[in-house]
This record gives sequence, structure tokens and C-alpha cells, in this order.
Amino acid sequence: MTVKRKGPKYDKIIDAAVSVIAEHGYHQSQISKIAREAGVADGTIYLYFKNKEDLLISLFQEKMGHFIDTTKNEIEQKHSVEDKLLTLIEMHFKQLSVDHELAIVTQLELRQTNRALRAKIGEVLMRYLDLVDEIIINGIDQKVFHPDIDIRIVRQMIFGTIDETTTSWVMNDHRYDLTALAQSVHDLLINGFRYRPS
Amino acid sequence: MTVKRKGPKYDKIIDAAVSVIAEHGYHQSQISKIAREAGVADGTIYLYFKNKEDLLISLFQEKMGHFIDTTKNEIEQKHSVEDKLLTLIEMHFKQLSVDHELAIVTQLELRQTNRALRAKIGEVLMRYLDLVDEIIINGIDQKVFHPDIDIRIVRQMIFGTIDETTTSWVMNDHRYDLTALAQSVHDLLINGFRYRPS
Amino acid sequence: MTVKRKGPKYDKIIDAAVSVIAEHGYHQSQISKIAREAGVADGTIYLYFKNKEDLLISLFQEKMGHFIDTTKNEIEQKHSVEDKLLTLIEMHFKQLSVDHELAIVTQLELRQTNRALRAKIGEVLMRYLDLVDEIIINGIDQKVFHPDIDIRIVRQMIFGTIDETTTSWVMNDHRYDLTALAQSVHDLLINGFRYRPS
Amino acid sequence: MTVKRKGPKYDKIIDAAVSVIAEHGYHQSQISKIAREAGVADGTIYLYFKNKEDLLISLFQEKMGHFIDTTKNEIEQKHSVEDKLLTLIEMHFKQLSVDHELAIVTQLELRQTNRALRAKIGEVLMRYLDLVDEIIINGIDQKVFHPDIDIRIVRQMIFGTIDETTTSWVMNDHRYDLTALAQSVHDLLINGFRYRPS
DNA sequence: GATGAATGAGCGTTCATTCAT
DNA sequence: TATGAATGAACGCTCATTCAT
Repeated sequence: MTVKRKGPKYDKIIDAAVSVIAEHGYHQSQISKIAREAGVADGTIYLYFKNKEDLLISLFQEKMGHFIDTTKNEIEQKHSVEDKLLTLIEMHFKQLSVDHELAIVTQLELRQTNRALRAKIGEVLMRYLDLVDEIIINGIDQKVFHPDIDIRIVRQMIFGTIDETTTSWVMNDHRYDLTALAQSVHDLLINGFRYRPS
Repeated sequence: MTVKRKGPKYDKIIDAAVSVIAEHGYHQSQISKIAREAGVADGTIYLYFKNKEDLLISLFQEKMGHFIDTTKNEIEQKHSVEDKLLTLIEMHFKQLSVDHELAIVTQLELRQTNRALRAKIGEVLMRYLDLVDEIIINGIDQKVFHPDIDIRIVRQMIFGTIDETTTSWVMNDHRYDLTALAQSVHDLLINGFRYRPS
Repeated sequence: MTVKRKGPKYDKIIDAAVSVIAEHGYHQSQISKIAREAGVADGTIYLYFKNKEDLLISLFQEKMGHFIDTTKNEIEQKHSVEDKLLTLIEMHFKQLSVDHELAIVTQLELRQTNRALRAKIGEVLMRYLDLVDEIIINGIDQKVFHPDIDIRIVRQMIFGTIDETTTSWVMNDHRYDLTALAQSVHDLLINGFRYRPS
Repeated sequence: MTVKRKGPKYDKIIDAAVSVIAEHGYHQSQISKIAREAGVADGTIYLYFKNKEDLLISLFQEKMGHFIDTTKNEIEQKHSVEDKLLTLIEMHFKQLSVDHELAIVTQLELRQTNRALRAKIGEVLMRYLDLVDEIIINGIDQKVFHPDIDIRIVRQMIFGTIDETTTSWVMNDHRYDLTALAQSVHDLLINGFRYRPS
């Protein structure tokens, strides 16, 4: 029996899952708890998702899919590579800043999953990393970035820095303004932290 | 009832845990499997560790403790800040390159744990981050690093980049030589990826 | 709320149940699967049957009722007791031979049901056993069967033999011609298997 | 992880399963109920059996294995084929008469199982049917049974009759003495019910 | 009449931990 | 010290049945 992948309850269940996982942690987020939060019966979840893993994957796909689409859109509005990179960072920080629950779920909780689930999550992330790669290649072409840089390493540097910055912010209970750091992160990535007295 | 924190079996159990987790994954690493690998009875593990979480924390403390001590030692041998940073990166890559099992466990498997465990892991990491901070401050003092940089961000940039680079390498089944990347990573961190034609 | 016990959908649902049970087995024959096969909605089944058990009982009553009526009719055409018994066996074998699905359902699948259901099935079978009893009494009266035989045991012998023969045939995937065995079964029942050289 | 297939608890659990199934029926015999009856924890059952199906198969193998061995032994004591057949019937009736619970379980409850389980049960029964075949062949050789009989049909006649007789006795709540019927069943099988006035 | 989305009770199995030996 | 048999709480998932439309 196949499952319905849309309808108001589909979204309601995914949002409930985000809330429950953010509040109780991944391992304390039983189907019954999510169902209760969504205001549906346990069995109803199985009308929309094949199983619990499918729900979590769908959650990530829906939320990150939207996240990536929005980011991509904004980046395309910018013309200079520097603006594009700044926008990538800003959008990342902004979108997680306005949704603390989602930030907790993506930065902390969804990482404690088994290999199979993480593989699926990796597939979704691929699209994000492609976005990063595009900017890097663009930067090289426009002679803004050094022609000899290793794209893979630069990608890991950009993503690793953004991700670590975000995770630290989440682990510090979102105590400071994450978006305010975007410009600094951007400048450090592009210029490094070497002192170059003029 | 307190537990013994040393003796030959203490180490044997920790090493068995690393092996089992690397091979079977965190969620398939039951106490009984670890005990069998270590050549002891299930109950014996509880003579040396308070519970499973304590075993995992101890594992991380022992392995990372040694990892950090060695790194610290090497860094102290270096005089220039640039050499210190390069050494930090090199040691990180080198130590995980020679122990694939440990790399899998620290980069992938031990991250799928609950909040409490990750908090403890964070405490151990603190010592590592202090090491990073020391280098940064040193760099600023010696006017090698820009005086206005935000130490916290730079720390997250360094750690985030190294960590992401290592994780990617592990997820690609250690297919390439990680240590060969140290110099590039180091240069990119310090100089950024901007093109500066002379 | 009472249910309708007739209409085209009533028969359609029963036939669908036979098909589904024969193909997927009793425990894999969910109401939704039967409804799909019958081309009706799940809820529609409950307009014609009180519940799943009622559907199964009705199935047995309809199919076996017809089975018994036909058998009874044929037997009445015969005059000698020996012919009547032979006809009973032949009709049993013939009717299940032409409907493999029904054979599977009555010989194998419908037996894996709970006590309550089997009690109901037993009631239907009663009419069949009465038919057998009639032949036996007839045989005794006509001095064809021994006057001292225990009717109950002979009935169980006749039914047990026919039933076991049929079940074996079904379990062997209807690989041989069941009807061809009727005469032998008949002779063995009446004469036993003792060797009586003349 | 493999399971222990013996020890006092192994037998205790099997006996508890027989009791619970006899009393509550197959579908109402949850593992927790069987464990409670056996005086062990639910998890203990899984130290001795792979899963619930394995427990039921083991139950059948243990009980029927013993049943068949005993029957075989007794038959070998007899010399004439007629005595052997009578002994087969007597032993069947006697062994189920002294253990009403086992009779209920084998005649009624264990038949409501899925195909996989019944296949395993069939394998055990094979040994019993081999015993029957042996007697039949012996009877033909010794010219006690008619040389032209179809062994397969006779086997089904013998087993079908014994089985149906026993099942009827169980369904009538063991209200009469089953063993008293052995001689009649035996005579009817061998001689049939035809009247042969001398 | 007919639909089919929604319900929610029920259960086999795992595994960290204990404790008698 | 060391053992390993025994424990029992916890949970994802199924499916017969209902009822608003």
C-alpha cells in the first residue's frame, strides 16, 4: 500500500515532528508523541509516511529543500561573486535564526541517526554543496578567487565554517545574534586571517 | 559501588569498543558484542565502567586525550605561529590517518549519540579548542594574524574546516591521502581564497 | 444496524475473498485487499457483512451450502447405497477439482481461524455429516453395511478419509487427478484393505 | 546470537506454552502470557528460542517427536501386522487421552498457524506417516493386506480416520473414552463396513 | 447507498543492567 | 575478580472498524 505524500495533515505531522524532536531530542521522539503533537492518531502517520525513517527523511527533504530553494533564489539575484557568497552565508544564518526548532533539529538531533538515514540526508545536502561549488567556480572564472585553489577543500572550508558556526550558536542556546556574524565569516573566508598592514 | 578505571582489561574493553563501533556502527554495538570482542563477560564491563555511556565517554576521553597531548607537544616544538597552525592541522590529519577505526568512530559514529553524551564529548573537545585559541592569540600578538579578527569565529573556522575535511575523507572511505591536504588547508585558512595577482 | 445479505456486491465480495485468501493466504487477506479485489470501498463491506468473521462465515455458508445442495441432489438420483456413497465421494472430489481456489480456501486457509469461527464452520459441516449419516443408516437398513457398526466412527472414517485425501491433493498443488481416486477410496472404505483370496 | 536449546527452563517454557495455548487459544497466547505461566521474564524466552515461531515449532517437535518415538517402539514389539496397526491406533488415542492439553494444542490450535509454520509441522508429521507406510507395506508383503491397494490412499485413510476421530473427541470436550474406540476403528479400517453374512 | 480517511488497541522483540555463584 | 543467565521496560507498526460526507 502506497502512502499519500500531501494534504494538510502531511505538513502538520512534519511540523509536529520538528517540534517534538527539538524539545525532547531525537531518541525521545516516539511516533506516539509526534502523533499527539500533530493531533492525529498514531496510525494516521502511516497513511502519509511509509515508516518512521521515511517521516524523518521527508522532514529533512521538505525543510532543507525549501531552505536550499530560497537560498538559491537569493543568490541568483546577486551579480558579484562576493555578494553571492555573502548571501549564501546570510541566508543560512537567517533561515535558521528565525526557526530555532529547525536549527536544533538539523544541527543536532538529525545527526544522531543511523547510517541509512544519514545517507539519505547526504543526498539532500548534495544540492546545497552544488550551490557552493557553483559560487567557487564562478569566483575562479571571474578571477576573484585564486585559480589554483582546490575546489573540494574550499567547499569543505566554506561549509565546515558555516556549519560549525551555526552548531556553536545552537549549542549556546541561540544566545547571540547569528546573522550579525555573516559579514565577518565572509571576509575571513575570502581573505583569511593573515595580517596585511598596508 | 565505584568502578576501577585501570588495569589491562580497561584498555582492552575500550579498544574492543572502538573496533566494534567502527565495524558495526554505533547502534549495532551492544555491550555483549563489545564484551565478546574484548574477551570478557558482559558483567565485567560494569566493573570498569559505570554504564554504557560512561564507557563511550571514557573511550573519547582516552583517545582524544592522547590525541590532544600529542598534538600539543608537537606544536610546542614549533616557534612560528604559521608552523604551529600547520602542525595542528598535520597532526590532526596524521593521527586519524593512521587509525582508520578511530577516525570512523570519532567522525561518524560517536556523533549519533544523545544530548548528554555529546555534552560530555564537548567538554573533552574544549581542551582542543583551547589549543586552537592559544595559536590564534599568539598569532595576533605576533602580528601575524589581523588584530581585529573575532577569535571565536576564527576558532570555528579552523575547527570547522579541519573537521569537515576529515569527515569527508572518512565518508569517502579514506580513499585519498588526507595528510597531503594539510598545507593547502593551512594556506587557505590564513590567506583566504581571494586572488591577489602581484 | 443490520446488514444486507444480498445484491450483486454481496456475491462479488465473497468471490473476491475467496480469490484473495487463495492467493495470499488467510493471514494476508486484509479487508482492504478484499475490498480492492471486489472493486468496492472498505466501508462497503460493512454494509453487507457485520464484520470480518461474518464475511468468512458467510463465505463458507454460501460455498458449502451450494456444495452440499448439489451433492445431496446427485445422491438422491442414485438408488443403491453403494452408488450413493460413491456419488458422495465423486461429488466432493469433482467440485473441489473444478475450483482450485475454493479448495485451497476450505482445505487449508479457513482452518487457521479462531475457535469461534471454527464453531460456526462446524455448524455448516453438520449438514454435510447428516448426509453421510443418512447413507450409513440407509446402508445398514438395506443390509449392505454391517448392522453392528458404530455410525459415529464410520462417519468420521468416511469424512476423515475424504478430507485427508483432498487436503493432500491441495498440498501437492493439485498435481494429480483427484476424481480418479474416487472409486478406490469408495472400495477401500466399504471393503477395507484386508486381503481375501477367494 | 545463537540460542540454548536445553536446560530446565527450556522444558518449562514449552510446557507453559502448551498450557496457555490449550486454555486461551492460539491467537490469545502472547509471549508475555507464556512467560508468566513459565515463571520467567519475557526476555528469557528469547534465550532459548529464536522467536515465537521457533518456540511453537520446537513445541511440536518435542511433543510429537516423543509421541512418534513411543509409538514406534510399541509397534516394534508386535509381530503381526494387525497388531501393529491396532497398536498405532491405540497409542495415538492413549497418548492424547492422557494429555488433554496436548490434544487440544495439536488437534485444534496449532492448525491455525501460517503456511511457514505448518510446513515445519508437516516435516515432523512425515515421520509419523512413514510409520504408517511401513505397516502398510509390511501388510502387503505378508499377504494380510490386498496386494493391489494404493499405499497413498490407504495411508490417507488411516491417518484421516484417526485424526478425524481424535479431533471430534477433542471438540466434544473429551467427554467419552477415546481409547475404547481403537478396536472398532481398527476393524473398520481393515474390513470396511460392508455386511458379509456368512 | 457508497466512500475512504481516520482511528487506536495490541504485541513481538531488544538489550543495558543486575546479581547469585 | 569475574561470570553470564536472567530481567523487564519500551516502541514501531498493523489493520478491523467507524462515520462524516
